[in-house]
Amino acid sequence: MESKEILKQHVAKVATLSNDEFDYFFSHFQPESFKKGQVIISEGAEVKKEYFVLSGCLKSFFVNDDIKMYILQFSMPTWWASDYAALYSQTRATIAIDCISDAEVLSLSNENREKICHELHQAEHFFRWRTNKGYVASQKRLLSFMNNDAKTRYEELLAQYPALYNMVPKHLIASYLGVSRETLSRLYSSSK
Amino acid sequence: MESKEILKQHVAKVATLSNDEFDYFFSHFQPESFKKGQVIISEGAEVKKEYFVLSGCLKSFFVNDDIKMYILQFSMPTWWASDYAALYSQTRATIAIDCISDAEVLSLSNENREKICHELHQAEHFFRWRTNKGYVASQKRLLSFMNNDAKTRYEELLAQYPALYNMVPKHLIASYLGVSRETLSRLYSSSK
DNA sequence: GCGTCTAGGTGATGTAGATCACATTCTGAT
DNA sequence: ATCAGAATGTGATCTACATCACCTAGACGC
Repeated sequence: MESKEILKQHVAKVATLSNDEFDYFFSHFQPESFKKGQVIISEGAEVKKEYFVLSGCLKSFFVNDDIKMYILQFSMPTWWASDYAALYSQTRATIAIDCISDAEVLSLSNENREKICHELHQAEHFFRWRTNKGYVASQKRLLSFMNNDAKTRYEELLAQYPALYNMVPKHLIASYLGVSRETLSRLYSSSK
Repeated sequence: MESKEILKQHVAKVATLSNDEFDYFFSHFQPESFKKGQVIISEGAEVKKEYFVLSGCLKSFFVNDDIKMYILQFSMPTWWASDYAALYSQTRATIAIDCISDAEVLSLSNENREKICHELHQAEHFFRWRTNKGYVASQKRLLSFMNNDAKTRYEELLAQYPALYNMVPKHLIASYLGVSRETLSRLYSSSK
């Protein structure tokens, strides 16, 4: 399916746009391709865009002073990714994004998002919905972190994204779960 | 300051509404008062509204099968609270909300929110902004959970909300930090 | 006044998971 | 084909924090 059609179906789930309106909406996006390992947003950089994933897989992550990495999100097709804190408040990136595999995305600049949100009520509606979904997911993950041990979180993740297990190196899964790669290794040798 | 004025100033920070428009916006809210300890949303209940805090302090929390409580958010004046997962998808509450102190709030039903978002583009804009802010805060908290130990999180919390220390019982602060009350007690006997 | 209840402090002990150390693939570049 | 560097597994130790047990000080009713 063509990239325009993918985005169209994604948006149509919550917003009502005529074909002309969608064409206009779509004209604010820009297709971009990245190679496996390529960095899209690096820590400390200016953040100007957000990204809608068409194919491949991105990761959003934070690296602390001890060079330990924590993954906030794996972004699969039809997911969005950016450092939203930096993007909205025009500060430097604290969260980095790069490509786990080759990836096709549609990028949308901060100005263009605000422009189409201003011009099209339904665009604003769509982005409210999308952000709300992210908010709810983030809260759920926070709760899981507080409530569950590593093994439970691991099983939760596999139940939700069975594809990740084969697609993503194990040490990245560990970084997402917030455990060391050694602990993760012991977890699934014990559970299967 | 009158409740209407509090909300007006809060909304005006991001949305441009004429006086008439704001009056209309405001007419969808309902003032409510609660006593200390009173439950606003209980687990398993239907969630029909969200709440804008005018005075006092609410807590949003989750209780697991072992009766352990985890606090997601303390809601101070001009903050919003609800179980947004349940509110948006019309499912039963998994997150409960009650009052740490006597509280005055403005409640907004799910239907009324969607109604004014539909009728007033600027209302939609406001709620997009507010949800984005919550999303960013939630991500930040998630990162802090993954990256920092209990003591660091405790100091972070005090730095951000010095008022909480005297306003809120210590065991609730422990539930927010995700540590046992015993550990919290040892933390601040060691740090001050 | 007295009893009961909740908040809070503190010691002793148990445990999930981190860290360190080293071995074993696997992958990619030359 | 060869070599270097990633990715992974596994044992030994260490540590932050939970849990349990008990104690004290206020708060609130009767």
